[in-house]
Amino acid sequence: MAIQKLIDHFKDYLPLNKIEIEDLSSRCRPKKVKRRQFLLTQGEICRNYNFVVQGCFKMYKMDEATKEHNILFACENEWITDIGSFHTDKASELYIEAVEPSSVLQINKADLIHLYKTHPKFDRNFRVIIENKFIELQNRLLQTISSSAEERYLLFLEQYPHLQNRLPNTQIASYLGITPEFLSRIRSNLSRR
Amino acid sequence: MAIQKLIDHFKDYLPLNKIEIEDLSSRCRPKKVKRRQFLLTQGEICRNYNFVVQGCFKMYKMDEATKEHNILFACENEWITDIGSFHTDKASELYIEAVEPSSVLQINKADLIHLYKTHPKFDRNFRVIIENKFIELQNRLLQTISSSAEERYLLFLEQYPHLQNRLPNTQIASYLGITPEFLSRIRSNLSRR
DNA sequence: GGCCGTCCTTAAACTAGTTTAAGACTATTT
DNA sequence: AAATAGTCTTAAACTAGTTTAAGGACGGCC
Repeated sequence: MAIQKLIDHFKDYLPLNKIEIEDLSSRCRPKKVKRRQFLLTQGEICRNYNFVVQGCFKMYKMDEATKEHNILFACENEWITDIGSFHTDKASELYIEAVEPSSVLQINKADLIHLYKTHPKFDRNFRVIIENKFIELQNRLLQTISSSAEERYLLFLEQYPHLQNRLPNTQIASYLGITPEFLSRIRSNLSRR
Repeated sequence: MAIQKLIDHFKDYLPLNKIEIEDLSSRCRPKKVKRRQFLLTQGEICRNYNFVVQGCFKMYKMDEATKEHNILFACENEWITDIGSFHTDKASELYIEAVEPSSVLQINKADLIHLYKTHPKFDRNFRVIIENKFIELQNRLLQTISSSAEERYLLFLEQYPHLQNRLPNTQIASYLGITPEFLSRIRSNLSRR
């Protein structure tokens, strides 16, 4: 069952007791998502926290309706949502799109707030989850600011070895903030040495 | 008193009751920080959350011991800390340095954990504080990835009008991820139009 | 008052990364 | 099985941003 993956996920934090599990289960809605289908599009308000049970998603911003700028990828056992839009109820600038056939568990704001209020453990667990997301994002910003494209590519390979073969180079280039053509040059330079 | 600023700060979240205020007060250590003095240097473990009572700090990474890359600035009523290092107990890659004579309230990990355990409200409040920091950081990453240096400079002016006159251009350039010389060119191009 | 360090600007030479274009190769759809 | 759409690579022309260098301006300190 999908929900079991989520319950196991919380074992990495403060594990849930029976009451919490029941309450959580009743508030999570499973959803199948086809390749190229969206969980969020620009202009919408992000209504859900999405826990990836299977598959892989990208979250990105569109530039003048031409270029995608990937902010992050999320695979199995990761959360993906536009935290900004979710918490402020403002229209999102972002897209969340499945890059593989996927399935997620969705929880909306009212239900999440109910969980926070009823079981303080969720406050704690989501605080830690967001802390970890924050750390990830800060590292990404540091790399973006202070490394060359080639260095960033090598760091990407180190940090996400499982994504290297799962994603087309166009998507990796978009994550690195360069063109696919330049990524191609980097790759050929590296293999030549 | 410095602590009053922090108590007022929490009024933007779930306001604290008397017991919480007392417990918090007894665990916050006030500290004066001179211009150019550090709250954190690369290689250290970040032991404190710092609440800025007065002044202004920059958090940055050093590149080959030459270039500073500013990640963020924090002024009055903001928190500044290397969340990654603080929570993982790993050596930080970052520096936190006062750009003006400043004063902060410091709270260490043991005390923060005590507050989390004793008063669930702190779990909630710090979750929301970190969510907001996360949103800020994500916006910064989006801008860095998808905008030109000139666009980023204009956005910086919009978002931090109070910092424009408080910081030398070298620091702003470092935040934008460009050289001071190029910032100078951008400024002269803008004023020419 | 004079000196030193930091800061700001301008400009010329350079480099990292983009754009455009074209050909080959690989999946997906019909 | 053919058609179509997406992907990867290479290369030449280009542009955004860096480097190096030099001169002038401001503020703090002895």
